[in-house]
Amino acid sequence: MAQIKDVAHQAGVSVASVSRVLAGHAGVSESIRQRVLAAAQALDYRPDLAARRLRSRRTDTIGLIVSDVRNPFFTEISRAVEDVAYQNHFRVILCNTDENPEKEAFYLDLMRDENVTGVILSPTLALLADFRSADYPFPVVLVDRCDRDTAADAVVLDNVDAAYRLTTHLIENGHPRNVLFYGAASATGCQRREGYMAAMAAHGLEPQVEAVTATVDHARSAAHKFFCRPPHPEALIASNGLILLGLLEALREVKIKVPEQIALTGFDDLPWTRLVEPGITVIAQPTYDIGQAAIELLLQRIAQPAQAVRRVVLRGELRERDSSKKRNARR
Amino acid sequence: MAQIKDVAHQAGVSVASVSRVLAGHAGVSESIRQRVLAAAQALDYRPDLAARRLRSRRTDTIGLIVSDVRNPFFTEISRAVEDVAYQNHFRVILCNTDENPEKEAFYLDLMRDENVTGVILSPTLALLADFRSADYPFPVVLVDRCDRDTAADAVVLDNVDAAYRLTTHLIENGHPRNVLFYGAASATGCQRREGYMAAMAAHGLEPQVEAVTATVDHARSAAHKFFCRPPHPEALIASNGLILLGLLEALREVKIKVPEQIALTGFDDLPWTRLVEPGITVIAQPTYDIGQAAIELLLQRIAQPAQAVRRVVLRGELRERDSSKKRNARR
DNA sequence: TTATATTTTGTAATCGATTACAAATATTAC
DNA sequence: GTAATATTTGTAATCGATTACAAAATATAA
Repeated sequence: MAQIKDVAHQAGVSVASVSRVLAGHAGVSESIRQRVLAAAQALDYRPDLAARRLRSRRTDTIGLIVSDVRNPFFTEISRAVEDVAYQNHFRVILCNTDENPEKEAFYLDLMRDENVTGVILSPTLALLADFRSADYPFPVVLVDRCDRDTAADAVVLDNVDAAYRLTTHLIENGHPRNVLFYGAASATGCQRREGYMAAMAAHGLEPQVEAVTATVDHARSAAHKFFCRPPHPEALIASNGLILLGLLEALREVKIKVPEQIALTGFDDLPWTRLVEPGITVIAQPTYDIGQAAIELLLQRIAQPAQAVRRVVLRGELRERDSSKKRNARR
Repeated sequence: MAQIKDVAHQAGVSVASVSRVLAGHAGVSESIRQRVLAAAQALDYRPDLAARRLRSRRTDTIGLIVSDVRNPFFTEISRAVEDVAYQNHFRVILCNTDENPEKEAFYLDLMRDENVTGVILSPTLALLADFRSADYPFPVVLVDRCDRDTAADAVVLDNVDAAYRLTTHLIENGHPRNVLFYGAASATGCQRREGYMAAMAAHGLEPQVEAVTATVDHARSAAHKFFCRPPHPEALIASNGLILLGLLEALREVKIKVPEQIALTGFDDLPWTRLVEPGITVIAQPTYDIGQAAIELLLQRIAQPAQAVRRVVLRGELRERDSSKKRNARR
């Protein structure tokens, strides 16, 4: 494996010149430039990244910490982050916390050890509580989850607004008695709950919420239990795609028909929501855009460490399908 | 940030002793051991990974190169790889090739630059052609794709067998005139084609195959065109989950009813395949297991660089659903 | 007790780049 | 043509660990 001194020797210059040429620094003559480039090419020289990182104290690596990359929302985020990262010559280290604050802390420590250039984080509720990016030795951009007063860069959906619109849609379509199943362990779930409450209040309706763990299995069993004690509501709202799937499975188990007996809606426009019969009305999140905005914000922050804290808020899109079809007021 | 000499000073020992204690090497007295541990704790010492990697020439990093992490098959693989990797104190660098040999080559070069300890790779057809792990400066384990004579560790599904069984299932359920839509750009697709051909031949039937690019959109438009020129076959087989989804969408567009007018089957037991009406008959792949087996094989290879090349072959499971319901022979 | 083998500990070289600083060279001003 | 300045180049220090080797301490054998 050729190293810098071999290139220097081959080109008949000093190692400093080689380094300068390869780093693209100014102030090096064209003749040396050419000789170095030729030599590097000839020897198939590749700089040793460990050595470079030790001396330069930069790793050009960014950490991506999410709850589970298998959640389609985060799958898409990951892809967006990697696309933009690699375009900018950064590596990505991917970590799954499973909403476990200990794993989260472990990975944040790991990020420090790796001396990453920055981190994109979807924090647990516990960590978000008094999160300040200033507490970390690297820039952090929050993604998907963020409180109103969090002192950190963030890219999020306007959850309150989206839940408000989804709930209003149900009410206006003749489903005033509806129930929200929300993931209580994430800030996102709580904000969607907030929007739901606001919409219900605005229409003078009694809200009803069920806190669940945001997994398909838990949502299904919780909903199953829920349906064992009538009366049944007129509509359901799921605060994310996993819960939505769990609800649908539970409805099938107890043979409650959508939309005849109950309307079903939720967040995340996953492929299956438009394939099932009836199609499910959802709030579509611009997931790739969210990931892209997050990494771009992080790169900006890296370039401008002192710039003011920024928040990017994206709007969800209501996709009306048959699962929330209009219905005449009952009774 | 405390460094090793600070710990050494605090503990009143040499840096060598600190390094030895922290690396867990034998031949260090219990008294020094304790003092070092206490000092490291007190100073919250974390070794600098760049320095360690430069000197030790080990990175404890593994590369995962797949076509697209958004393909649910690879999503699950990624998660399995990361789980096992982190349990063994390895980092994971994730790369998406989009089936593009140039991106693939770029990332393999990157892996060399990063001096990774090993790589898990789902190769493009082009790369697989004469792939030999001996050509790379790091151990490589292939995943999902591998030819019969490839000289490399690999973890794959028994594709020929699975396609054979799926095809036979269709034939035995009264669907002799069936068509395979397969991803021609991957070894997996080609092997599934092979199993399909074998099953058709075994029953003296005329095979019919359509090569497509393995994306939802392309499969949909290819199928759409296909259905514009009758006669229509009795059944369809998709060589993976993306193509399967594309076929279903096309069938809906041209309003061909499943299973009344046509049977639909394929690979990959994705959530939606059992949610749609009718449920889709599929070959379920043990995806998490495949990923887990791959990383475990890689770790073995790292520990035993000279061991014989191994291949792990897993069996797919046929999940019969209503989309391939039994039908009396026509005519 | 002394000589030898063994274990423990410390000193200093090393990994392979980047970069501060000094030296050499070229340019400009007078 | 000389002095002052700007530019280019090279030498050597540096990043922070690991580890080869030497030295010191301890254990074992005679």
